[in-house]
Amino acid sequence: MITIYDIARVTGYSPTTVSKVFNNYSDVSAKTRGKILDTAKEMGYMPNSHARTLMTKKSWTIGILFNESSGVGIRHPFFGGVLDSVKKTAEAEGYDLMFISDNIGGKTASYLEHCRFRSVDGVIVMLADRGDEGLQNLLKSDIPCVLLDFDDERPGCVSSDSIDGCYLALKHLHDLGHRRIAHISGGGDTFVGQQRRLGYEQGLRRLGLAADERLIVPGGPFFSVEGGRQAMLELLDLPQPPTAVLAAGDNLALGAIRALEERNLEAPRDMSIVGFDDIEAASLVRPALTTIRQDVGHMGARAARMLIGAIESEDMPPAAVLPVELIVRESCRRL
Amino acid sequence: MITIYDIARVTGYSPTTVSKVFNNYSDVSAKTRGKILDTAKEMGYMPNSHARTLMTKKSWTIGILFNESSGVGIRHPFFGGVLDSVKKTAEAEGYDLMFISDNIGGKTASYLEHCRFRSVDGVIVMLADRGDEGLQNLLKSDIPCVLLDFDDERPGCVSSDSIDGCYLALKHLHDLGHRRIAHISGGGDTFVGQQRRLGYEQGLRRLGLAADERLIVPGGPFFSVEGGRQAMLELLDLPQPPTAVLAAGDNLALGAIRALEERNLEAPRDMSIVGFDDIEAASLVRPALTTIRQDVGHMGARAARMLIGAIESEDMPPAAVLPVELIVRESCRRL
DNA sequence: ACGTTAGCCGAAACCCATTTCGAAAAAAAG
DNA sequence: CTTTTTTTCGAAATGGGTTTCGGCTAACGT
Repeated sequence: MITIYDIARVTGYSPTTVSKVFNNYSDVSAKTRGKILDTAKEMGYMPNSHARTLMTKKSWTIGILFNESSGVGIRHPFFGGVLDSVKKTAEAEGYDLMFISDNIGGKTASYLEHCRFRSVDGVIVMLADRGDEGLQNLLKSDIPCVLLDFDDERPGCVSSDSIDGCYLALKHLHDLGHRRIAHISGGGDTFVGQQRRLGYEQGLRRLGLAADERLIVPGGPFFSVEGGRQAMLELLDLPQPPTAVLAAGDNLALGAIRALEERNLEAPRDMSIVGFDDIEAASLVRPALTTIRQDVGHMGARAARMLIGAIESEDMPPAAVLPVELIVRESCRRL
Repeated sequence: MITIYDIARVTGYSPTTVSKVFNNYSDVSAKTRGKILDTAKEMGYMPNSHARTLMTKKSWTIGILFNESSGVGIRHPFFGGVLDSVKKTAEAEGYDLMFISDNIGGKTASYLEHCRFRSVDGVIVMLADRGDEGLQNLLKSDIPCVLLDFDDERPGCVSSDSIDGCYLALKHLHDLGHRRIAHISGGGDTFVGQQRRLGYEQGLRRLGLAADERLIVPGGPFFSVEGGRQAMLELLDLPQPPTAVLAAGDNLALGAIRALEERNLEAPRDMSIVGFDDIEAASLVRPALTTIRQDVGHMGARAARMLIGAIESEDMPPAAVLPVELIVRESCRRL
């Protein structure tokens, strides 16, 4: 490996001067600069990030944290999209991404310890288990953290506008003549689960529709197809079933459609369904799912920019709630 | 930040001794060990990975490389699954994951330079563009690299058994009475695209079926739904269309089904379809897709273990070709 | 001709750990 | 009670950079 000492030796200057060249110090003459730069390129010099970090306390590394306890993890298509845009945005600003886990060298460690060990400049929490003590300790630390779908007021949180999304969905159904609209809710302990349920309730009120407790059925903690199936079955067994369903996630909606098929019913003929997320499968399925699209690309980019802002200004920007969009496809019909 | 010097000061021992404790040197008495360990825990000591790496030349970091030029990237569900298992396996062995990009500090750099800059111990190339010169230079370097779906003979390559997968699919169709089976092929410059086409051709021969050049239609470079749709349309326009299609990817298969719908045809009634990959949507779609499942979890774990083996033994294990599995669902019928 | 000033450059300290090797102390051998 | 061996410890060098601060030279002003 070529070091600044090698370049110093070859050019006849001191390591100090070589270092200064790469750090754009002004007290180096143009001639010296040129000679050092030339030989550096010639010798294939590449700085050593570890040595640099050791000195500057800045690693140019952003930690990516998945609180895996929920068991969902990176697999969910939502995260692939977010991660992709986080990566692109961060890289453009000179930061690299590293996964933060709960162990170091194969031995259990806290997230905070891991962050300190690797001296990451900040962390993006993509999937947060609100009850996790390790996560809470990290948030209490001085390490800047941006969280996805964790809160809509706490500084450093980025979320999609679930409230508005639910309203858009309900409005759409209402416009189609539906008045009895059920909700298959997501995991009650997740922020989006809570938020979408809240959005459903507020949306009903705003549209002047009566609320009916029995029309809210939990679809299990994991936003899974199977959970949606079960919930739809319950709804169909109601004395007075709904004519439409707003599911808290596309997988739940897909499960609901599955349940309909089992009962020899069909969407949208017998039941209108709206999902949430717009995962890839939503447009592939028949009937194609009408759903609320989260802009994952925007979300990742925003999270990355927020974090970098916090890292470089020592001040965490306020929470961002991103707009969502109604994607009308085939799973709803006019009554 | 607490350093070994702080602990040395407090305990009265030298930094050397403190370091030795954490590195399990035998020349430290049990008493000393205990005292140092205690105060370390008390003070919340956490080693600094950068200082350590600087000295030992080992970063305990594995680079993850997506050759994004193809435009697919992390978004594809396949990678989410692989990445997940790579992460779990690597972490269990004490390695962390960092993404390798083609820039450093916001300025363009080669993959190799990035790897040296961060001194990663090895790299897993998840999506390789065979023509990329930067990638080739990385492979020529002394940094251990494991590649997914890149080759099936080169040491350090992990791939699913496309040949066998195609045979399984063809055999299934053959068993159902199909004799005229088409192939919608994937990007010709990708390894899996080539391999699956080869598997199709060999499979036909093995089953004693006649090959017909016109039955092989390229589905475009990106394994996309739209590409599959176009290809199916072409097949339908053939004077003598096939009765079944083996698509080189599930998305292609899904696109093919879409094309059938447009012509008021239906799978499996009018055309049997087999996909490849078993992405999430495959089981969600109607008709649910009969497909060849790649074990992404196994693939990631294998890749990680192979790389770590190479890192720690200086010797790259031979290529691994992983078995695949036929998943029979609803998209094929008996003729 | 002399004091100022600005422009360039480098010595040395520092960041935090690892590792070698020698020395001191303690234990074992004689 | 020496001598030898074993334990236990630490000084110092090392890794590759950054940053402060002081020194030297050349140009400038008068």
